[in-house]
Amino acid sequence: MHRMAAKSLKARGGSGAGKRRAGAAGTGPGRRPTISREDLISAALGLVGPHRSISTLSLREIAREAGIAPNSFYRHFRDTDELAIALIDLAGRSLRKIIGHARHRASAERSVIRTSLESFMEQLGADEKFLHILLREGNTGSEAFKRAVERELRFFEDELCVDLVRLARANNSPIAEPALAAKAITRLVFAMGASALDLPREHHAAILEQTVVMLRMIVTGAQRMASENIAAG
Amino acid sequence: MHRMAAKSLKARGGSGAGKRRAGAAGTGPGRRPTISREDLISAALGLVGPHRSISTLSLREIAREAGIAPNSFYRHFRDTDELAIALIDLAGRSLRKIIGHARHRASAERSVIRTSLESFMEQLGADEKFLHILLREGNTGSEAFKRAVERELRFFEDELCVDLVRLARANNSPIAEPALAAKAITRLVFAMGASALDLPREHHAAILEQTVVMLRMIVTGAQRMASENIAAG
DNA sequence: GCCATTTATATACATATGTATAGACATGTG
DNA sequence: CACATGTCTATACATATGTATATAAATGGC
Repeated sequence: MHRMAAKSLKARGGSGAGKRRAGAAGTGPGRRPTISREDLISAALGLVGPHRSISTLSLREIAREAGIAPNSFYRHFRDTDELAIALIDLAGRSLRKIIGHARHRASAERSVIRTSLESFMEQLGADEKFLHILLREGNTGSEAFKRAVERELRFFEDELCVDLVRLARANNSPIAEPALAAKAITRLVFAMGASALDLPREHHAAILEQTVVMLRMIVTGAQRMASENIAAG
Repeated sequence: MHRMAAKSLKARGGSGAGKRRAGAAGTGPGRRPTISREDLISAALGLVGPHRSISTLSLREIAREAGIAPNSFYRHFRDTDELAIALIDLAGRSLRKIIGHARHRASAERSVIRTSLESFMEQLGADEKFLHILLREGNTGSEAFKRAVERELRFFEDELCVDLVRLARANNSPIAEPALAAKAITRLVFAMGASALDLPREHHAAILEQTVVMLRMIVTGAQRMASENIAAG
């Protein structure tokens, strides 16, 4: 992906790419595909790690890892950036599902937040590649890639904002600026998660507790600010 | 820097590198260096940007940018990772100086934090490359590189913690867990700064205000939690 | 000027990259 | 079976990379 960012800024129109996509599998004459987009994404996932950012993967090494000739790559993705963006989408979807389950399991006052955070940390410790990439690769890469990451963060902020508003109402304890509080929480959790990635597993529980305290500060502060606003208004 | 991370993990001992360093300039026979470490760092700075992470720069393109033959690079740095680490050190030092000045200029209650944040945002808007790199490149790269970035973050946390404790005492308004509050603030400011990088300059004032509100939540919450602890204790 | 030293360059090597073109292979349909 | 189609591979090309070796160039001391 060298110079890939500069390339991806030259818009070429997506029409040709759509037509050449390997999408007619199973519905007519022609060889069946032996490899899918998902196989290529898995190959890329097998290559990224703490010291290999997705933006440093070359098309040829992904193809090699997937067991295909380099030129076959183009039948599935326009370039490696497109694969990276597809991967971020998948990662966000996966994490959203996990956090969604955690939200359903929560029942007590602050437990939505705590159980979400616990699920998050579990995934972190489970060596869940999707989550690792989301946490690590948010700030570099092509414009489109960064937008994809930002979009995932926004999903979490929006969901958390809804939760905060609902909790405030349920407890008759309003909070100031729920959208900002949600944004602060989300960004902080992602930052703490990214730091935790480089620490041994034994430290994860401590990071979780630290993060819980931080989140409590934000929520408590937002509640206090709301009651000050009411008193002042 | 392809595979540079894997290379940097194979410790080779720094002794040889120290001996071969271009350090005897001006004190004996021998050609004078025509280029310095700082020139190479400046060349690298000229190449990084929103879509070119430092970890993607090759030795040859840095040398080209600096106007030297590739092999001369080795007289100044062992490899590109060593340059990257030196750059992070420089960036941290530069930012620490700027924030230090802001701290000296502050006089009122919360103004240490606000003026520091304003200085931070000014630097952001001034296209200060050092700051951009610190914000963007914290989570990928070699172990040594990530440690260098983490070290810079720690410096800011420690300074802010001192400020928070001092403010709490001056106002007779204790705060709970000042170290955690400082960590939350630092991580959040860096995350918000990184997001701001990809937005037009007109949005920076809005991001600053959002960040101020978030920081107020944390401080207010920490104060509330401290008074609750006192009440419970 | 000669010499030792230090720095920089040129050249070479092996290997890696993305992409284009031509051909091979696998599949379903008539 | 022949054919059209869709997918994959092999080969080629131009260019890029990091690093090794030999040589050139610049400098100060004698």
